[in-house]
Amino acid sequence: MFELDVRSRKPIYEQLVERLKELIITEVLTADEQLPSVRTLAHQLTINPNTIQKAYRELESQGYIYSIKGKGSFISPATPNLNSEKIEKVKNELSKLLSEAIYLGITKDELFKMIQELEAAIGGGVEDDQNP
Amino acid sequence: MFELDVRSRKPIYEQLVERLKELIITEVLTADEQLPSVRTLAHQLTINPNTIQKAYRELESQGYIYSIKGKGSFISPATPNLNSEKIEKVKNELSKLLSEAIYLGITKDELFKMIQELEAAIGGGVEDDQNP
Amino acid sequence: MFELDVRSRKPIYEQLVERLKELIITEVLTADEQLPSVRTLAHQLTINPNTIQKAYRELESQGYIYSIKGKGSFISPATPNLNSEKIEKVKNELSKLLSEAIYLGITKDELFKMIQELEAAIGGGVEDDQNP
Amino acid sequence: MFELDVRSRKPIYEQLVERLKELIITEVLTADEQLPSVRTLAHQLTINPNTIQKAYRELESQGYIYSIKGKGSFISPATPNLNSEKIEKVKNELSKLLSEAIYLGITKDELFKMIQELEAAIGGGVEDDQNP
DNA sequence: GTGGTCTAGACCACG
DNA sequence: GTGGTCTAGACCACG
Repeated sequence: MFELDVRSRKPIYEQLVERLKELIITEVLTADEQLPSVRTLAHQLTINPNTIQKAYRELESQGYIYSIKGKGSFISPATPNLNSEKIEKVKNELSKLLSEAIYLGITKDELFKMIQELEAAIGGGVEDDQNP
Repeated sequence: MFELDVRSRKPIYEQLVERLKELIITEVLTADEQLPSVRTLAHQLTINPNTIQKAYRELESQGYIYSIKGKGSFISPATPNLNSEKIEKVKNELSKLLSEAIYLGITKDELFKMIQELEAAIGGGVEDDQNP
Repeated sequence: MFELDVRSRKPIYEQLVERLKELIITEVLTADEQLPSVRTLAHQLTINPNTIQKAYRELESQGYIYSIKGKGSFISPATPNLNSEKIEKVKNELSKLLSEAIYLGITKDELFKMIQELEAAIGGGVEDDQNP
Repeated sequence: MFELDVRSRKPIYEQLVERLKELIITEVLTADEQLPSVRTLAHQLTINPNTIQKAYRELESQGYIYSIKGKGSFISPATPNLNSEKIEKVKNELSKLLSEAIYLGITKDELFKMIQELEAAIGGGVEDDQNP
């Protein structure tokens, strides 16, 4: 479930954050579901608990999970509360990456198809249309 | 031309790489054009020459520029080698970022529009169509 | 009456303390009124009795309620003992928070208005004036 | 300059965050001024560097300082960029604390005076009036 | 020299 | 049992 590459340039905690975001976005993990405890996951991945905690804290500050002292860590309900700052940041990153993709010869059609498929897989957090 | 943000969390050499990619993608810098020398640019930006060199090396390994010993660094012609490995990597990153965008409520239509606009601005390195 | 947020970072006993203080300050709960017993409230809120007890103990030490062994817990009369130590502590906290508010751009006028409204809502535990 | 109470219930890193905020708000530390390095401050206060780093990171995420890898940590310029979420949070805390103050018998006049003095000391981040 | 990541491990607060 | 704080100390990336 969590494939970590300890040799990667990418810090372990960032890899964890990415992977967990992915599982949340694709609704493999759903609202209020409990995550493995810091210690349990640390043991499973043979990683230091502090590193797990760092990942959980980052996810919490990004609004993807919430942690309760003495109880555990849980998936946050999907937030249609438009964090406009965060949206701007993602749009900005997208702009750069899409430009590079187009430059590398990935066609508009391929990109459109990619979006269609991703949206289908995710289920679309917010509907484009009123009548489903 | 190179606006670096010394306050940014992003390392300076990464900012340089990004900025140069942008100038190449938007064809402000064109094929076989010579880049300023490491020392010249370092002096202009009042930045350590090692930092410039690191950025140039990164751009070279990504196929955006090439260096000739004793002559200097130059912009590579577009879609240097249809590096399929690189394309896979960018698609992979795009997949993650697009998923997050959709999750945050950015609509399919907004994404389509974004792509249209970027393609128009870039002029499309490679045509969508078979007959050029 | 007691809306607890189990997802909050704030411990449940602290939420209880805050909420009870609020009810006392706004005179929803009045002097010498009896509070629900630890067990009753624990059952109502489906919370561990130890948590309720901890909240009651904290309120007692802050002078907001008093307990009689074998009888129960009761609301203390207003301005229990003009505890100057407590007043100093609150002033100290206020000083920090007001400074931050001003720094963040909240205007003096907004703050004045806030105080006016709060005082009106509370009814002013103690009069501004010397002659009651 | 930094008086820490290691026996306090308040974590050391939070005490540090508070103290540094105070120094920034009162403009003892000014924009782009460099903070002591993590190691230097750790040594001065005989505290573990990780604890200092935790405090610095918290201040960074709150927008009070910025850190550059390899360079150091610096005071952020005052941000009239209304972080509305943060403002709401501070207003909310203020509301509770002001209510308690009024309940404890601190008069409206005392509170007004407090605000006046604080604003004078700080210099008022944003002016109430157009003509200074 | 600077901040950032990570480990190993202790102790505390909450419930 | 859970997350949170803290120490001691190693090694890395940036410049």
